[in-house]
Amino acid sequence: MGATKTDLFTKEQNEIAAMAKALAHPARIAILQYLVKKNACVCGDLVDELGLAQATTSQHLKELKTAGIIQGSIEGVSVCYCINPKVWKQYKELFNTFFKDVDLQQTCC
Amino acid sequence: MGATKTDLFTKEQNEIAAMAKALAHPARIAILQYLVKKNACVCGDLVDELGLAQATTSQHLKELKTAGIIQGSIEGVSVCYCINPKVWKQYKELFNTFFKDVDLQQTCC
DNA sequence: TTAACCTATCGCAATATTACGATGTATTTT
DNA sequence: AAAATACATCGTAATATTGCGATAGGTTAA
Repeated sequence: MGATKTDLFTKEQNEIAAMAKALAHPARIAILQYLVKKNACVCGDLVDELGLAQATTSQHLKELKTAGIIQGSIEGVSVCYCINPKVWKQYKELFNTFFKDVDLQQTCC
Repeated sequence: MGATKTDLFTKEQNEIAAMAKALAHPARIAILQYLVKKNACVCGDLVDELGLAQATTSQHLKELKTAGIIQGSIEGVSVCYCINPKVWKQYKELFNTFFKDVDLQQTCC
């Protein structure tokens, strides 16, 4: 046991959960917020920005890259990261759809 | 090691990450979608709906309840769950703010 | 070429999550 | 009161995540 039983759920449910998982760590939220704030490629200063060890930072960056929400490209001696606008939009839309309005007047039992 | 270093991040970053964590499992997405679809209190049929063991289902429900996004109330011999509209709205707004538009024209390095 | 620099990956330890059977608890039915 | 019902909690095993030191890999500067 211990592994998520993905086969029990729909593709969409697994997809939303996977997106949420990519966001489920404050370091990754911090990275994304930083990239959005800069609205440009950020080369190198992410390790200083976060306060985590270089190896740990790299691992979080890898997860975000695997999720597709950021992209990195080698620029000389360092690597530059930026938001992948297309995937960002997908996240935005999927969460928007998920959080569509529920009847706020509903009375619970 | 192994524990998230929450002290390195802002309250908001930890909050968003915690919300995302609550959504980071397909079973919990399935539960929420089901409650939204019914738009009412759901008593009992969640275990059958999910296909997971009763103990596992109960555990996921507890996580959602701890996160505040659902509420449960005892109704006779069973427990009824429904979306907490207020918290749902908070989630919606927080994610909306987080996913505010980025300049889709940005050119990456 | 060598040294310096930056990032990725490996290996490991600590902690967290997922899953389920067994059992506990509370309410209703008989 | 006893049995039935429904959910929660406990205990445990399997797996995943988090974090970091050490090291490997690739690029630039000397």
